[in-house]
Amino acid sequence: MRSEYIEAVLELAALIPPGKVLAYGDLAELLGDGGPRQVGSVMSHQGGAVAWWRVLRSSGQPLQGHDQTALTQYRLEETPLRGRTTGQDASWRVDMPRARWQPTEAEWQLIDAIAGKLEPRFRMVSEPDEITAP
DNA sequence: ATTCTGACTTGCT
DNA sequence: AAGCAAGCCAGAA
Repeated sequence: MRSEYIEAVLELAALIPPGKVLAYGDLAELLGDGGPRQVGSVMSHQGGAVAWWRVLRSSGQPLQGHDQTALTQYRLEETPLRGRTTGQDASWRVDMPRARWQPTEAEWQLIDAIAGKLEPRFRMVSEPDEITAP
């Protein structure tokens, strides 16, 4: 994984305001590079550097194994949730429609700046597509 | 080159 | 609500 990509993902994740979240796929889309799995990969290895609970599955389901920690954060940040967050039969998820971060005009510029650093990625202009053998 | 494995998504039962 | 198959993109073996 390119280090620039990792940095871009982390920088973008850092822009998500408290109480708001983005899906892995959202980040990939904003960056205009990579897919949900790439973002997920970065988060799994470098997620500790940012508010990882603000990046989750598009379904709003909390990260398996970290749901308690995440819930604590969501409560602190007053992130919109759905379902039961208490009791033994607790079953909840983030209310994506309401919690999804919708960048303002100004924030878009910051996002573009980050995404822009990714654009100048060079590609091999490989010519030898085929070597028609005799 | 080929196969396996993920902090993923979407669509269909 | 839950499970499943495909499609997806990269890295590792």
